[in-house]
Amino acid sequence: MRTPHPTLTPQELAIMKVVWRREKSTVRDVYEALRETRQVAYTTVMTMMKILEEKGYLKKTSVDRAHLYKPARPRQQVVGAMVRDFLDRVFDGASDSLLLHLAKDNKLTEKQRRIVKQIIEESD
Amino acid sequence: MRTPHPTLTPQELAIMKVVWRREKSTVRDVYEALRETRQVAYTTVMTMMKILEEKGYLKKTSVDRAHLYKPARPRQQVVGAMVRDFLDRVFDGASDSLLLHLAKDNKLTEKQRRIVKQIIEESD
DNA sequence: CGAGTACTACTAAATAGTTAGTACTAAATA
DNA sequence: TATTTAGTACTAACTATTTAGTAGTACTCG
Repeated sequence: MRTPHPTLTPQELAIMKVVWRREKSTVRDVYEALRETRQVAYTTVMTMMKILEEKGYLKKTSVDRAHLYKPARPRQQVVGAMVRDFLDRVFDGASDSLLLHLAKDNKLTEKQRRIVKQIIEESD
Repeated sequence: MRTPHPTLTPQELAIMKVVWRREKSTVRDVYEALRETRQVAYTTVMTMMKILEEKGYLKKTSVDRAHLYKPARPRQQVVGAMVRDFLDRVFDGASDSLLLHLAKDNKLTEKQRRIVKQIIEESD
């Protein structure tokens, strides 16, 4: 049988990124933030946030009529788990290999790239 | 609507890893390699490899009665695209942030961790 | 040659992930 | 107070991903 995603799925992550940035968020807050990037229905965001609550990524409190959501886990921790998952799945846990790719990636500065290469050479 | 995975899905990756390692593979080769890790049906592997061929990740040639598959793209290129996708999706393209997580990850040696931290400090 | 074997093509279907509609409730407002 | 507004809960459904069965074909071996 198919195994569920061990960390955050793409759309779940998109929502969590908004919530982490804002600290506290209503569905409307997140809805409007997402709308700036892409077209999405209010109820879609609501459904996703409910799922995130069930999965333990969001905590819900009721304020006035609306639910107020807050992150249940810190960004660092969750993203850290995503990095580990990616590392294991793609590189069998070998950080060196990932570093090598980052070194080739032109999103690093020339200086960063040079030093990362150095790390890899030293680990042989 | 849900967007298809821009790179390789988890199970597609598992198969490609076998094919890249072996250079040339029949369905049976991959089937037996996967079997060492997990239970899977022969026809499942066949279906997945057909999909990978349609997506342009595998090239098929017929040898004797069986199909012989070879990678259509080098590992480095495909994995590189996966790294970029992950970087964009999780870190909005900020390599520094990913490096910071690798630095905290205890899969790096102490020495590697120290130097990665240095990179990050220098990029400020 | 006939039975078994190994393979493919086609088909089916379950699960995960994503998207959104509809009905209902409570508050604000005219 | 009647209507509009803003929110939720429940439900529906689609697409992607994964898994595998069945039927058919060609080859091999006794």
